Amino acid sequence: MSEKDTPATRPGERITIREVAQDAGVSVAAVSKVLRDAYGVSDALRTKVRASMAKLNYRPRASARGMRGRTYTIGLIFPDLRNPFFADIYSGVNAALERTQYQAMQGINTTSGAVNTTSSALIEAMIDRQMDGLIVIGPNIDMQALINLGERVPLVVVGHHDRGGDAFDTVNNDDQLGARLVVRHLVAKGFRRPAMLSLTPATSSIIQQREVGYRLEMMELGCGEAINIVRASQVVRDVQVAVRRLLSDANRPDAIFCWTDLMAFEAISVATEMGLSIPEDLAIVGYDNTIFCDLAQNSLTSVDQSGELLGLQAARMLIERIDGRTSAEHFIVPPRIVARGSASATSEAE
Amino acid sequence: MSEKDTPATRPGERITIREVAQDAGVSVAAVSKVLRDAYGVSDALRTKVRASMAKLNYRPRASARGMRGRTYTIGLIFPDLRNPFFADIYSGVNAALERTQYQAMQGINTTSGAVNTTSSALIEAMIDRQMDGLIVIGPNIDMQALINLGERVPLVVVGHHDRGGDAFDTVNNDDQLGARLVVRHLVAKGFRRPAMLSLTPATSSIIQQREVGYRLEMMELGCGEAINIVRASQVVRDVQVAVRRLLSDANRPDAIFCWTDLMAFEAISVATEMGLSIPEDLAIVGYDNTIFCDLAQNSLTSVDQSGELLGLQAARMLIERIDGRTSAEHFIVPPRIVARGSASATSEAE
DNA sequence: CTGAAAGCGCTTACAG
DNA sequence: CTGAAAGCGCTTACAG
Repeated sequence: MSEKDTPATRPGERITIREVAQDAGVSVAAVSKVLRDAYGVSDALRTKVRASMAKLNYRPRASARGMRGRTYTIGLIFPDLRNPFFADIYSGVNAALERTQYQAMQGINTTSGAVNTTSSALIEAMIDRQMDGLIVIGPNIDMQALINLGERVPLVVVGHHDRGGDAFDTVNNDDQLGARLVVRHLVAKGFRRPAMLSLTPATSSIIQQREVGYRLEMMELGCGEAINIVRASQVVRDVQVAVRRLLSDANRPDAIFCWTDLMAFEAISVATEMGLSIPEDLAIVGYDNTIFCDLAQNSLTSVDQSGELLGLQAARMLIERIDGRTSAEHFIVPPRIVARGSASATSEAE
Repeated sequence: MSEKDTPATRPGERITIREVAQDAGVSVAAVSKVLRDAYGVSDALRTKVRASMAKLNYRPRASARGMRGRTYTIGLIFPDLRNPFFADIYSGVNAALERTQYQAMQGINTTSGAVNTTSSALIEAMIDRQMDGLIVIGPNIDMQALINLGERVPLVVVGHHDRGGDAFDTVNNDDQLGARLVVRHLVAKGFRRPAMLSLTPATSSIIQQREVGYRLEMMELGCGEAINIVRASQVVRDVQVAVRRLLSDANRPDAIFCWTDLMAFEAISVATEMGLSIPEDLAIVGYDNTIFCDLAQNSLTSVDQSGELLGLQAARMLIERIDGRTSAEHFIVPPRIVARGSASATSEAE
């Protein structure tokens, strides 16, 4: 114990900017400028400093940089960790940060998935840690909380269509179009009475948009009287109850368009337990096109919303904001349906 | 641009320790002591300071604290983000940190899942950010790299049986017992020729232990001549190839014990595509008891290794190390088999 | 283009 | 028990 009362800092083990400056024979300020790629440094000086940094294996400490400038760290906030779709977003973010000094650190917002007005403990913790910017992934986000947050820190929101003035950027897939594609696909395959299993706190417009797309396309294809939207939370039991109720109806749908793949897998499970065959008795379509869709036991037709592209774009836009952009931008990716066995009466064609 | 050249810091918006001291009528040092729960503060002073902190809504900045002391941030390093088992570990870590000032930040080690000697970019980034300690989740970790890492920063490793002297703690489930339980269960259900689908870079002893458990139990139950271990990486295609090869053998196994649930789901998929019925033609058992095991289309018998408990324990041990413990400790959780339909000839009993 | 000095918000010895 | 001062490793105006 005695010699290790302050083990969090192990002194003397780390090269500082002062030592680099000494080695290169320049001032500390000069090294700092090279570090930040700031203007006003001669090539000769830059080369000397770079050489010393490499030779001494110098790595700047983010804490110290954060005291006056940036920490070069951005916070990534997921609503949960079980949906493999988020892994796609993550890898997109990382791809965008590849050649920069920025590093993403992530956390999961466990507080019932909601960013409420008091703001979540995780978000506060990230601000305490001087994150240069935040990427928050929806849905289920309180609008006013987002605006407040965006006024405190550069912010990009993924999966949230509502705009917050200039407070934050948004990155989305076109949810209305995605829903339309699903209905179009199902009807083309002969399923004329698809129900929609939507998400329960229908606060975010990402949910509304998908529901609108479903309704409009149903009507345009002459299936208006079969419109049927039920909602559930992402909690397993809620999904099971909702699906069971849908399928117990005397007038049951011939297809279910589910909010996410995860909900669709539950739907497959419930339907299977009820003795229904997929897709003969019931077609099922998911959203996100996660890796599990490919499994033969799922063979789930799904909508690909390019999670990687969403993440890539979100990170790029966030860095622009950190660099000074104050007006909002909004990016939309077109969705694409990926057909598999769960919604095709004929084969399990890819 | 002009007025926002330094948007990463929005000055004046945040209460500092100086303002708290002023409000409470005490010194900055006194506030710092209250903040850190350090000894040598009178109750009266502590109460006053606490009141001012609450009134001003004071939150200390981690960067500043990290300059001399701790950042109260620990890094959590996952090998990938697609396995829902890691969500269990994460929630255990969070549970342990609940009432502390610590916050976990996580990252995914994308560099081929290996912590090599040059150490991964993610780990270096976390050290640059002054993480007080690291929890690294295996397998596929180079031993020497871990020892080096443990000498630089408090370290706990999850899913890695090899001990590194006093350089780091380990937290594991009893993998040998877990494998034994699987074999015992399968044989009891009438499957006498189970193969094992193990992980390919069999460097870590977590892998060896599970293989040893499989071998020993097979021999002890008189199935020694049916011992058959194949290995694959976690990459989907590798798993498919390995399973297909196993099942194409004239003398094919009547059961497959898979390294993880994810690999087991792939095995179910391949077997299904080959026209085999589960469990009639082939039993399948996974490891981790992830939520997807419950789905009717998987109904996967699996080994529960209490991810939440592993995470809880890892976080507790890490904080002990941060607080000064220098000797290694090792924690082992007993595994437990959860029977479902994929390995029971009779029913899909839970 | 280059550097000396001040300062970011805390913690840490060290006096009192 | 309490506080004044130094210092952590950077960045930021400001001179030169």
